Amino acid sequence: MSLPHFSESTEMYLKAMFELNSREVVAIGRLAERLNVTPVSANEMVRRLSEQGLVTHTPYKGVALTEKGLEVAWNVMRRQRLWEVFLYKHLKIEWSKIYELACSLEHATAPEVTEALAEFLGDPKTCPRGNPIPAADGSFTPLDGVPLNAAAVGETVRVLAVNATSTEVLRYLQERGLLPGTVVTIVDAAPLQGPLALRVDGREVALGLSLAEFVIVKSTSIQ
Amino acid sequence: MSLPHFSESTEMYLKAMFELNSREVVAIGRLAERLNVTPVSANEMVRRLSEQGLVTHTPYKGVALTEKGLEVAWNVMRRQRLWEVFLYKHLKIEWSKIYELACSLEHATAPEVTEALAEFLGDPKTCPRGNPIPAADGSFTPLDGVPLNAAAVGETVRVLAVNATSTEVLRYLQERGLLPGTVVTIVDAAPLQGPLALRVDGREVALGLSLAEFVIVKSTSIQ
DNA sequence: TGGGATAATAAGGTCAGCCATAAGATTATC
DNA sequence: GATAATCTTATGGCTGACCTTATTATCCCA
Repeated sequence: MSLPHFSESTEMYLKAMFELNSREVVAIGRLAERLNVTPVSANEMVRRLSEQGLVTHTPYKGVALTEKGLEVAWNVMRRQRLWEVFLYKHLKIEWSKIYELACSLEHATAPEVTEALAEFLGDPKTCPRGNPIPAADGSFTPLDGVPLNAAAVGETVRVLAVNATSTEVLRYLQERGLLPGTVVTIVDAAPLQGPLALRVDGREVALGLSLAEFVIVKSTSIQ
Repeated sequence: MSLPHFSESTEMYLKAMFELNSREVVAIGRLAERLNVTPVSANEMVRRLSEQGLVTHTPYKGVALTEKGLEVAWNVMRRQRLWEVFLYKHLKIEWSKIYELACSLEHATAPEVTEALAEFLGDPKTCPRGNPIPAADGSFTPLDGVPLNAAAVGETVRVLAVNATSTEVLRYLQERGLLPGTVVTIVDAAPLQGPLALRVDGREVALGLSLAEFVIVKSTSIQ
């Protein structure tokens, strides 16, 4: 362990890259979008990150995490998701807000606190949004699921995780019952990139494709 | 409530001012020392703070918190000390380290989290270093004690709180048993600002005056 | 093969929070 | 009342992380 200290900004870039495309190349434009900065700023920052050996940048192709960068990203995510568990389970904070609140805490958390927190929480394996929590030894098992918009019409699936980060989006999905564990049937998909028609807990729900992307699901064996 | 958001630096200055001299004028030199910045930098920052109405600065006299500044300082201390309780009681982190670790967390804590944390902890009234935790309504009862170096030779006192902030100093005091609740007898005071000779838990302890300043004590009624 | 979208680079600017150095102003002390 | 210590102000500089505007390079697709 004993990674050097990285700035909040550095941690956010690395985490965003991981969340966007764990091990593959990410277009700088996507990264900039995610982080709410201009592409020019993201470009500058990527240069700084690659000088530190945290990412590799192939011009006109995109940027990817190095081993070192991946380790930092995992570490940040571990902190973030452990805090999410604490905020949700122990502080009873509203589900849609925990990502944002945990995000602030993650950058202020020393390794010592991270590990003590993990122990206090009983070494949880997933966060309340359903995402796996990287282990202390760096091991990390990605989810075995697909975005809801990639599932077939007629299929009945179970929500594994919700990958959204903005409180607004999380609240919207929560209001429609799209929480980890929920069983969802894809009733119909409107043409021309129109919304999906879903049955969630016996309720009819329409969901835009870009929102459906955030919902990671797995086919249920039965039906 | 609903204070606007202040920078980490702003919060640190206000907290330092409170810790140095709650409601009275603080020399900018002392402030600079405490915050490990040059007096020139502290001067600049004080100008910024007074422009925001958080402090009043009387040139060549010192700087004092306004009502608004005091409110922010209380708020920061509330967050800090609540985290101290959590780190110590629930995460079992070493006593001497909690101040420093809680200090990072305090600036990343939303009001919502602060209040949920307070409830989770059962609304504690003091932090593990013995200092009172400001209440959510802004009320704050200062300690009724004096620094150990101000107590009389021969007196037997009880440690109310330890006001030190550096991990190093806290560890030093901890090793000598000077924790909140401990009963201490002042055996002797060496001349020429020499160390105090103390009896702590039946043990002879020598303590320099500048360290003794951090230890807030109250006379025990008996003896 | 030519465009349109996307990406990179360059130049210059902002802002917070620090730094150093140096020159005055004030206060406290002998 | 002189002097030392402290404080204030001025000037200029730095860094990280952002911004805008503008130009150039590359990719991909029709």
